[in-house]
Amino acid sequence: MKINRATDYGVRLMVYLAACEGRVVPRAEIASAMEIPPEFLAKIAQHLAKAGLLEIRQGRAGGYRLKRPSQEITLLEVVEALEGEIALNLCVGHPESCRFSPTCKVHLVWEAATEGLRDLLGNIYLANLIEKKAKSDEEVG
Amino acid sequence: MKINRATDYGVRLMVYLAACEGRVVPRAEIASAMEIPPEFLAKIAQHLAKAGLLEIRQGRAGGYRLKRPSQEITLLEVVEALEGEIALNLCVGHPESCRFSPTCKVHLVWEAATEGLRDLLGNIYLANLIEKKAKSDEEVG
DNA sequence: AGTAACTGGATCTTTTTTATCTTAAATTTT
DNA sequence: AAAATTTAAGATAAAAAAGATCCAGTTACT
Ligand code: SF4
Ligand code: SF4
Repeated sequence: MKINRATDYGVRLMVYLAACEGRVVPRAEIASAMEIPPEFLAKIAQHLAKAGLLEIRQGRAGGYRLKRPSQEITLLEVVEALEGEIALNLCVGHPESCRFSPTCKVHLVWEAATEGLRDLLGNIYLANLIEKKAKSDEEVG
Repeated sequence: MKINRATDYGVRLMVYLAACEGRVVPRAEIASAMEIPPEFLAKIAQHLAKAGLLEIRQGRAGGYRLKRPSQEITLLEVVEALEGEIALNLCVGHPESCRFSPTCKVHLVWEAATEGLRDLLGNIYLANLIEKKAKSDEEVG
């Protein structure tokens, strides 16, 4: 009933990149700042890259960067890239996995709950999740 | 991000009992009707009994029975009896587990999502989940 | 007493999660 | 071109959780 550690790490990564505004950020920096085991972070980034959410630059000044603007990437996309499509029970999205599903009222509840959750996450964008720095920086200037 | 098999089994058990209207139902009957491994069902029932959701009758005509009316037991209670309090991420309910939680906006999202889910499940009662039989299909013909 | 039914703890297997290691490839700098 | 730096990709491994089963013991009906 919980997301994986990898998923949380992935979200941290994406939010961090969103805050970096298109800069190519080396893995070691992210790993250290977000407290993610570096090798594990590599795996997670690879998944997210395959899902088209971030871009990997290899070589000497390599690192990671968002592939799309942070205003256009939802939390749902990030989570589902790492967990697969969200489903709160086996039978959600796979009614054939349980022979009771055609008449099971609980099935409908799990489907509704899943949809509710996906809706919520689908309406939150990385841009909404960046920790704004102290106002003095931008507004008072 | 999914409930356990044990939790689904537990819900099946509770809904089945709700449909049995206070009768003491032997484990074997439930196991067979709901397709649950009997020994595993025993363990699940023991948990639910400790949580005060059902009553176990030992001895010769033993079995299980709801402890409270099905109109008063929510799905949330059943699920949380088996999974512990629902939390979609580690940091939900345990902000101290992550040093970012005080400023992390994602944290707030997971808390909101968790609350939404608990709300939904908390408003569904076992009585709502019983498959109503057609008028006289108990006796075929 | 005899039998049917569940308990409670231990055990066991499988799967999933989390993490790391290793060899290779890519890119920049020299 | 060579060297230095950084990630790729697949294999591996350790740890934890899930799923299931076993068995000696207890309870209650007849
Ligand atoms: S909720 Fe109903 S349909 Fe889904 S797995 Fe459980 S019993 Fe089957
Ligand atoms: S959501 Fe934020 S607070 Fe919660 S674990 Fe992830 S980083 Fe930490």
